[in-house]
Amino acid sequence: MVSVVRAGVTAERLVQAGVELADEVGFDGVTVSALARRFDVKVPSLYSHVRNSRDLKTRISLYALAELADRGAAALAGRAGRDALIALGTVYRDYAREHPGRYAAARLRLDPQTAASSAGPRHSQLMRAILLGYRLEGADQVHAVRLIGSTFHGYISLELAGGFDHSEPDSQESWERIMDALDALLRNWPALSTHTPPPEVAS
Amino acid sequence: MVSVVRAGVTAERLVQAGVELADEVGFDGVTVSALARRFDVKVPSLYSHVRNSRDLKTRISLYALAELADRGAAALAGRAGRDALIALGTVYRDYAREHPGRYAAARLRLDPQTAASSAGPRHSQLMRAILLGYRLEGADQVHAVRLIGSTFHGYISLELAGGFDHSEPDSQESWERIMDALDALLRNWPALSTHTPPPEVAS
DNA sequence: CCACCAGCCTAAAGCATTTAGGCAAATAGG
DNA sequence: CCTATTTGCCTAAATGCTTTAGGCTGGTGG
Repeated sequence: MVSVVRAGVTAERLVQAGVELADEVGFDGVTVSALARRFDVKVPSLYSHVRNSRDLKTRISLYALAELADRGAAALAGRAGRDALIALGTVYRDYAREHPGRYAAARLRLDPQTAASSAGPRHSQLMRAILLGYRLEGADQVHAVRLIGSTFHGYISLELAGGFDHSEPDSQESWERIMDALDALLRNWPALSTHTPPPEVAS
Repeated sequence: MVSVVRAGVTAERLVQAGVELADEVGFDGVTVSALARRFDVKVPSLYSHVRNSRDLKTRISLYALAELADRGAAALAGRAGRDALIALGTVYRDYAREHPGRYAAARLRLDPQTAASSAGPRHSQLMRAILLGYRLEGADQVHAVRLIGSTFHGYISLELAGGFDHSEPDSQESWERIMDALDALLRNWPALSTHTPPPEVAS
């Protein structure tokens, strides 16, 4: 007999459902109550599987971080330089557009403990691998990782917020030009600021 | 005689208090209830001054956007090229570090109507002014605005989230190098890509 | 067979939002 | 100056999410 009296909630299924819910209603809409409704179970029942709301969101975040790192690693296989840069950027961007809730989840601020054991470090690793292809190492590599991370995240964040919606040219074109620009920049990474003299005011 | 029976709440004072509260407890912590406590008034009383919670946050966002645009405009006065770029970026970054709640407020997604009449367009205007100094116009200018906006916002967002906290070199150094890099890039903005189309990223 | 435990439940408290309706102080008009 | 209206704040109450405490039950191991 199929048990009707047990709903079969587990932490894993909560996370899975939470991930899907996030993409439907936004990461902020992922609530213990909403998940209880989805499992047709009373709210307090979930507290035996998950410590609290924060814990739930953390798990969803870890899931998204890992999934995204997997996709990034897959996209980077066999690529280097410009191809690799564009591939990774496109993975992030496509993930954010396909799964906005998961992308938002991946950006949840984790406590240092959790962050260290998350897939976060794998993301940095992917970027560093790309930069080796540009012969960037040491401090320059760190700066470049931060630039790329900032630009990827910033662009995706603004695009997702609709910042580029009602203006020409369309966002796809800007994205491609920005990838070009980053590639050009990395191929010719400026040395320590020699403090170029202020540009002459041309007549 | 000082009236003891009227607390003297107005929409303006609510916004002002909300702005300060945002910097203290984060923009998400700005709640009608918290403001009522701050004014020592019952919660429903605020609903005669503000339509609802969303309305309150929108007003705070508009305040922050305008304040930030004012600072940007002031910083740009008399500057061009690299100096202007760094000045504007630093205004954003300093504002975010001084007033994290206001910065978060400024990033609230407004409906198109409100956005159009906000100080948002002034921000784009500032960036376009800088790019004229780099001889960037037309579509290239739009792409560059988006790049700069993305990089500024992305860097500040990651820095604020503590993403650069526990690693060398420190964030200030990266910021300076990234400003250098952006300046170099704008001085030598790449023409339309003649590269072979980017390889398809795994389906 | 039975005792335990895992999985779900009800009850209840805390806090935020929001609407409805009331009273009294401030103010404007005659 | 006095009244009538408006304004500012109030109580009451519904809704929704979080979280803790404690109880019932059915499947499982001894």
